[in-house]
Formats: sequence, C-alpha cells, structure tokens
Amino acid sequence: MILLKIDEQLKIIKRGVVDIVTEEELINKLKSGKPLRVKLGIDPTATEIHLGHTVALNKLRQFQDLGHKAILIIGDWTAMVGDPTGRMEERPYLDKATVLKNVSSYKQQAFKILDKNNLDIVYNSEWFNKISFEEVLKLCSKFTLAQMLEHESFEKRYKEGIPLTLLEMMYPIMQGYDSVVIRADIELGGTDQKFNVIAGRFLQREYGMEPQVGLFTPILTGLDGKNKMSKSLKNYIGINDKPEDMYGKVMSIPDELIIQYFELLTDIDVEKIKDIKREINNGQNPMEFKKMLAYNIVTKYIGKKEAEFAKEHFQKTFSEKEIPYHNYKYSWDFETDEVTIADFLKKLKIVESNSDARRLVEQGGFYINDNRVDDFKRIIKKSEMPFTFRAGKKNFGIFE
RNA sequence: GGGGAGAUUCCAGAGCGGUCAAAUGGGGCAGACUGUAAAUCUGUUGGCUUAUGCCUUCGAUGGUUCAAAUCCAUCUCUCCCCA
Repeated sequence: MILLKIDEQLKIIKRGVVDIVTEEELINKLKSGKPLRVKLGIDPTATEIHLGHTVALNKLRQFQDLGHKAILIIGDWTAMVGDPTGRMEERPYLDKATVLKNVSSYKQQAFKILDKNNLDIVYNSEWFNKISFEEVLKLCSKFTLAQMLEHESFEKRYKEGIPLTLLEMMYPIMQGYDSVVIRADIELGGTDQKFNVIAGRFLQREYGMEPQVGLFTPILTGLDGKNKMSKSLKNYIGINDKPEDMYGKVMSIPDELIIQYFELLTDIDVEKIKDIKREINNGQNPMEFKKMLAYNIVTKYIGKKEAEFAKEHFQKTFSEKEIPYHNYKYSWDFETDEVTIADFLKKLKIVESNSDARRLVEQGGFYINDNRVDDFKRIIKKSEMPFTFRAGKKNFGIFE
C-alpha cells in the first residue's frame, strides 16, 4: 500500500476533527512513511452501537483507507469498570457474562464501518488479566491526585461532594496502559476522551516510548438536541435500527443539528455542506435537507434499497398522513380470542401496566381502525381481524 | 481514629407524627399546534378487575405510637471537618 502525500493525508485526517495533540507530532509521524498504528477503544457496555460511536469509527476507517494499521481495542476489561467520563455517579459494575455477550454483537456492527482486512482486534483483558499488582502500583505511582483532579468530571464530583472511587480514577490509567501495550501511534476518540488519551501519552513517555498523537472528534448530539447521543438517554440512532426508524429518527432531530450530522455522519463534500448551511440560513425549509440527510445516513449504514423504502415510508406516513399499518404486521398471538385493551397493549410491550394503558386510552391516544377508543373496557376480539391499531404516535400496526 | 451532616418516587429536591402515593422543577408519556423540528399550551406520570377502596414505596432491620417518610435503636452507604 502506497501512502498518499502528507498534505493529502492530512486533509482527510483533519476532516471533522476538532483537536489534535499535537499536529506537529502527527506530521512527524506521517513523515516516517511507515503505516501508523491507529488505536480506537470501544467498551462493550451495551449491545448496540449507535451513530455517536460511528464518528470515531469512520475516522478509523479513513486511516485504514490511507494504508495505516487500525487497532480496535475491545475494552472487555475496562467495560466492567466503566468510563467515568462525564458521569456524575458511579456506573454499576458490569459482570463478565454481560460484557462477553456484548462483545460479539459489537464486532458485527463495527464491521459495517471498518475494513476487516487491515484491522487488528484486541481485547484488553489479554493484558489486564495477567498484570501483576506490582505493575499496577507502578502505574499508579506515575499519577498524582492533583493530576487526576484536572479531569473535569473528577473535579466536579469531588467539589460537589459526589462519591468518587479510586476504581473510577483507575480508568484513565487503564486506557493509557492499553496504548502502551499496543504501542499506539495515534489514538482516536471523542473530545470527552481527551483526559484518557493524554494519560496514554503520559504513560507511553514513562515507558520510554514516543507518545501517541491524540485525534479528537466532536461529540455527536443526540436526538433531543441537548445531550450527547447515548443509549441510556434513549436519544440515539442505532446502527442496527430498521431503515424506517433510522430515517424517522433523523427527521426528528432539531434543525440546529442538521449541519453537525452532515459533517460527522456522511461523506458529503465539505463544500456542499457549506452550501446547505447557506441555504438554510436563507430561509429554505430545513426539512428538505433533513430528508437528504436521512436518506444519506440510511444508505451509508444500511443500503440504498432500504433508504428508498424508508423515504417512501416516511412520505406516506407523515407527509401524507397515511399511517403505514401494513409495514408492521401482527398475528393474533393472545391466549384467548378476546382481550382487554390493557392486555393487548401489555402483550405488545407498549405499556407496562394496566394503569399505563388506562392513561393512554383516557388521553385519547389509542385507535382501532383509525377510530379513537374512549372506552377502556372495550374488548378486542379475534373476530375483528383484520384491524389496525395505533397507540400514541409511534406504535401502530395491523392484525391480519 | 475522632467530630458533624445526610440517604425521599426516573432525576433534582421539598416534606420532619395524622390532611403523604408524598410540594415544585426537569425528564417521560398523551393531546392540541406543526415540518414525527423547535417553541408554546393542556393533561398525565407507583401498582391493582376505577375503587371518594385496597396494596407496595421515602437506605436496611427492629422498636415507640391508635397512627411514622417524619420519633428511637442498631446496621449499611455517602459527604464534610480534624488526625
């Protein structure tokens, strides 16, 4: 693989990157002409990768395409500890079985973005299972409390009197040690990873290595337009989402996020994105661009055919107010031929309790065959099939 | 090791013997409006065969009382100050 010229590489590398520590070191590393070892760590704390994760994954892919060596660290060990970054409370300690379960699905999802060929996948349990306590102490001796408190999350928690354990403070050290073990030249991460990445630089230096360069991508804002995209806040778009859901979720983002999403989640040319920005500012309906964005994202992560489908689905559902019941087919799966609304909704996992169901009905959010149901005591009969139902805005389907 | 403060429903945070399923705000959900945007407004937000009824909930366990989130004891956890 022949590497591109340095300035051409830099142009690609720097797209969507908000900070480099340091650019000068990066250039020097590129000048060596050798493929660089580019590290990205992901902790399998949940089963699903969402678009927030893909920002850095995309960047890693770009390095692969440039001929560098991608090293994906699966933090099966660090996942148990949990990254305390940005957290105001201790994360529940994940058990090994859960983590292992997450690992396999993570890998499958990561391959949607990464090139399998030029990729090393390593688990940090490989070294953390073996590390001696002596070595751990040695690592700890490199850091002072004051250094740790430079970490904003730690300082904040400390100052506000919120519990902060030593275990959590070990996290940056562990992540840094990963870089030492795999001899990373570059580490990718969101800006929130700065402290952890810099800890890696620090440790590498202590171990007599040239420090890695930190390359930071912005944090993708979630669907609520306020917080970072995360599973726990339920403001995410999953990489395994159904095409129509992915499309729909993109359509539901606040307008202010459109440009950010274009920049971080699509391969659309930077100049083109600037044009879009200008047009929106000139009063063009942002919805049109949002549709384009949604189409692009679905195409990229799922496929063109699915994107077409999702687009049509959206058009029908929301623009023409025709609810596509037929896309969600159900068969009569109840124990009896007659069920109450509460049982119906509980079985479909739309509500969790009878009270919940009652509320939904009382508030006018339940429809059968497009007729609002006011009577909570109404019985749904198998003989009514086929019929359509709708509960709130997001849940609907047809029984046939 | 010593002293002090605290643990409340999804979150923050009131309540400090009955009127407490527990104020208020945030979040969630539903409705109106709309571009499944934002903003706004309204309702709702423990559970139960809807009942001015019952059950479970205010860190845990025991106790006092006709009655406890509220008082007492012990325990667990957290924060602060001093060593």
